[in-house]
Amino acid sequence: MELSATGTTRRDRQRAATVVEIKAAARKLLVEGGASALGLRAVARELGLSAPALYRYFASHEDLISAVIADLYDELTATLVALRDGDPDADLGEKLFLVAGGLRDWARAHPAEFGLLFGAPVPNPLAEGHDLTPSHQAAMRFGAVFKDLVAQVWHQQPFPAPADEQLGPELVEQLRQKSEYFDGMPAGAVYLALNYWTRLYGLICMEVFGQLHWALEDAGAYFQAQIFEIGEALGLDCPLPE
Amino acid sequence: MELSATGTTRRDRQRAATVVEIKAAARKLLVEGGASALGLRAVARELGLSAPALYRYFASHEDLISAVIADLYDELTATLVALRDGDPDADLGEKLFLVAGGLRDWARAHPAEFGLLFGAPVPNPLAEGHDLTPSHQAAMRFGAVFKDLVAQVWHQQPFPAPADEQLGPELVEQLRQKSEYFDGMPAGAVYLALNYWTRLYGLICMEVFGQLHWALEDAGAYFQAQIFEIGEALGLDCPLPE
DNA sequence: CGCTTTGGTGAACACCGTTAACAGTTAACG
DNA sequence: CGTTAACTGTTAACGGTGTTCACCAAAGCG
Repeated sequence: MELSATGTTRRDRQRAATVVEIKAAARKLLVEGGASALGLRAVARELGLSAPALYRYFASHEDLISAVIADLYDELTATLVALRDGDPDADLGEKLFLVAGGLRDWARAHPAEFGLLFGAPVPNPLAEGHDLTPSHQAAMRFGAVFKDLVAQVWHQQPFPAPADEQLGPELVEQLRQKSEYFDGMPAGAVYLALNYWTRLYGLICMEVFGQLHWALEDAGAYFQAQIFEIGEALGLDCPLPE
Repeated sequence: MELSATGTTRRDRQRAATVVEIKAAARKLLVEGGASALGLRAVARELGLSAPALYRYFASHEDLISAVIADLYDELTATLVALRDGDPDADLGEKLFLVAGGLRDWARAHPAEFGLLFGAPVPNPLAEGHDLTPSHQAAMRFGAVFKDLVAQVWHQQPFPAPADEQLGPELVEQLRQKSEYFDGMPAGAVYLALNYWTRLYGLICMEVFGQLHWALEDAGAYFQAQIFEIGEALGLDCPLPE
């Protein structure tokens, strides 16, 4: 088994190229026709292949979609990281606002992709090897962008967090288990970090899924106000709108 | 064309009964096998009919699902109304907590149904006759349960709402358009009502869709803390946990 | 009674995900 | 080098889906 300088044979490289071709075609169909257009046969048709040929690269239709999801997570993560590191003069608070707004912008620009990532229920989150799934790991890398930023904000200038007595022992117990993951933040601070994420998620989901149209035709101003409100809870100074 | 005492012919009554049967079968399949089990042929098989027979009652598979969604909204609304009116001694704040918790309980007990109602993007919310859709009207009746409660809380004891200057003119303009729907509440109060709903929605969606498992294995305590926090913003006195 | 409407059927179409059997190309190995 | 195995693609087929069509029996109604 002779290996080239890159450690891969020629076939391996061609195979990898085909894999990215397949995922690109799937991505194109997803953008153009929504999640329902992501058929296995449609993907094959897109690149002039027969449907069974795709089974040489993905074990099933679900596996293909899962791979696309992982790629989308990584792409979204890269977008947010670029936003976070784009302005070297921005302080942590500004970075947090940039990233939150960037997530909303991405979701609005790619509603089908966003729905694929966050809209559908996670299949079986308590299966055995679920943590090893590529899409799950990509999701964790994505979430870490927010987690890291909030943790940095905390370690730079601890924000006033609710006391353990206000949260109740049961909740404090669960939050404390995540203290290590949150770089040693106490329960109250982890609570606020979770609060940041759940509210951000809820806002964007409602807007992208059209669940807010009855109340607001343009949710942008409401989103800004909410993000500022959440930021204040993290001790960030938020400019008043206008 | 002779009409019976009820204003319907015998055929009409039998037809209506069949419609109910169809939706009941669809509901059963939904509960047992999730949203993907809601096949048109599967429903027909469930009641010993041929697939084309269903087209005498629903114009398409999508129409059938839409009818099921409307029924689910009504069922959920009835559950919440029963909770709201169940305890005659409960004040408005307690009713609000009961209804919020009832929504979470229903979502956890019927995850497939909840996903059908709130998980998938609303198809085309800006189509012409979309507001006349039965499922949309049922969704509005559902939302009105929360809207009415918050409005009653406001009119009984106005809670401290953010001033217009804090929200910005653009947002205030949009909120004021909904003032009439919210029984004359000012922009700041409508903002808090929206805040209540978006946070409640986000919390339950994340929990039911398994998007919170990485942080909390049992989101109950976190939900309670959040609901109390939101209730405080509405001037309700919330008992500390434990 | 005759006629129309209604509710059902089976056949068929086009699509889907998936598997099996097969053929051509390419890499690996004695 | 030749042989052999692995890889990559094909077509055919199975069972499934939503949907349409032509047809038929029964119910309702003048």
